[in-house]
Amino acid sequence: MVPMLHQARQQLPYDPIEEAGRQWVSHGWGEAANGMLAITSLMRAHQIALAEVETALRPFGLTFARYEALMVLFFSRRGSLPMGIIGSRLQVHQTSVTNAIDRLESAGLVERSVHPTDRRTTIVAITEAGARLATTATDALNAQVFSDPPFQGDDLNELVAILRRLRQTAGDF
Amino acid sequence: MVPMLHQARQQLPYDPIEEAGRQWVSHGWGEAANGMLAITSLMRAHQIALAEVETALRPFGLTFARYEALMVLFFSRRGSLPMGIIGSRLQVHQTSVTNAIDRLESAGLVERSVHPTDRRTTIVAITEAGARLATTATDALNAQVFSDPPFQGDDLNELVAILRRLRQTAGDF
DNA sequence: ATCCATTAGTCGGACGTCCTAGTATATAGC
DNA sequence: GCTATATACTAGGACGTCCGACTAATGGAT
Repeated sequence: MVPMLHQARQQLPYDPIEEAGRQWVSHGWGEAANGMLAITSLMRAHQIALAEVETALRPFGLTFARYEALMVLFFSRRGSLPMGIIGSRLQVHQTSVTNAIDRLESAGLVERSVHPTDRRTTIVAITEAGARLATTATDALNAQVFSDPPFQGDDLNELVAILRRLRQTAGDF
Repeated sequence: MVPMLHQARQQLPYDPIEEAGRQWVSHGWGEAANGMLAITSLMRAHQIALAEVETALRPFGLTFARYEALMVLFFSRRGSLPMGIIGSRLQVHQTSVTNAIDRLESAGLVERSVHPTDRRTTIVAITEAGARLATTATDALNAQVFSDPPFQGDDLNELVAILRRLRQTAGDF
């Protein structure tokens, strides 16, 4: 799940990822060093970002996974979607959707029902409490995390652009 | 743990993250939209990258977490380090180190011993089998993933630079 | 010399993710 | 109409991460 980073906040005397790059080069793996650095950096950046988001959501009893599922429903026209659609929007495994919706339903934020014509399909609808929490949690998240992300200059837009190309290459859209 | 993305490989007719950005703007959260996009992109990019790495490591019975722990030991002068140092190098929680080392030890890739002068401390040493697997797995990882990362032009170096500044802002080093 | 705060590591639990397998329903082929 | 395949979802398990609590050992303060 996720991180407060109480232990990782510790400052190191050097950048451990840069150090890994030096090791790669000195072991004759120089050709792959930059790729390794990119992926390792991505892993760490993800850990940092997730920790901040989860910290902001914790007071609302939400995790980022559940928050995202809630927002997909919040943004939907009818306020309801089949399980499968939620999974494809979030780009996670079906079973992860089952898990997230289970917990949101226990909290009274969404409700399951059976599709009227296709009985295989489960329709998930956001409740009024769910919609209220969606806006409240988003306000907090925007204020505490999204409004002033830790990027200077054009890094923010550049990062989004680079990762967009990555996602496109991976076949996301 | 991690992903083969069998389900998420599915191509969507539009970029779901860009769509989220539009929703943010249309709900009056425009000021926070770019920050949301950056973090959401980071999450998805992490998922994609991790899936590729884990796929390459699976034949060796390794996960990325265990691989990283193994490499920290592989790169150490003596081939051994205290548990705590491993955690600070990898920037993960102590209990994650205990978990990873447990599994590496079960596989005969590392060995625990007690520190000679400080009996609280556990020293972890890489075995010969561990060192062999470290090089083999790295060769595979370099060949299958790190050597041709999915970036065009200068995206690779730019990404590393941007994330380095992010990590620095977060206090990593 | 003794007591107490700090440090190192482990244990158990919560959570998210994936995978495999299984059930129920829908649809296509014959 | 009946059977075979495909689809939608759930169940159970593995794994990594975090947190809180616990044990053991160290070292400083008195």
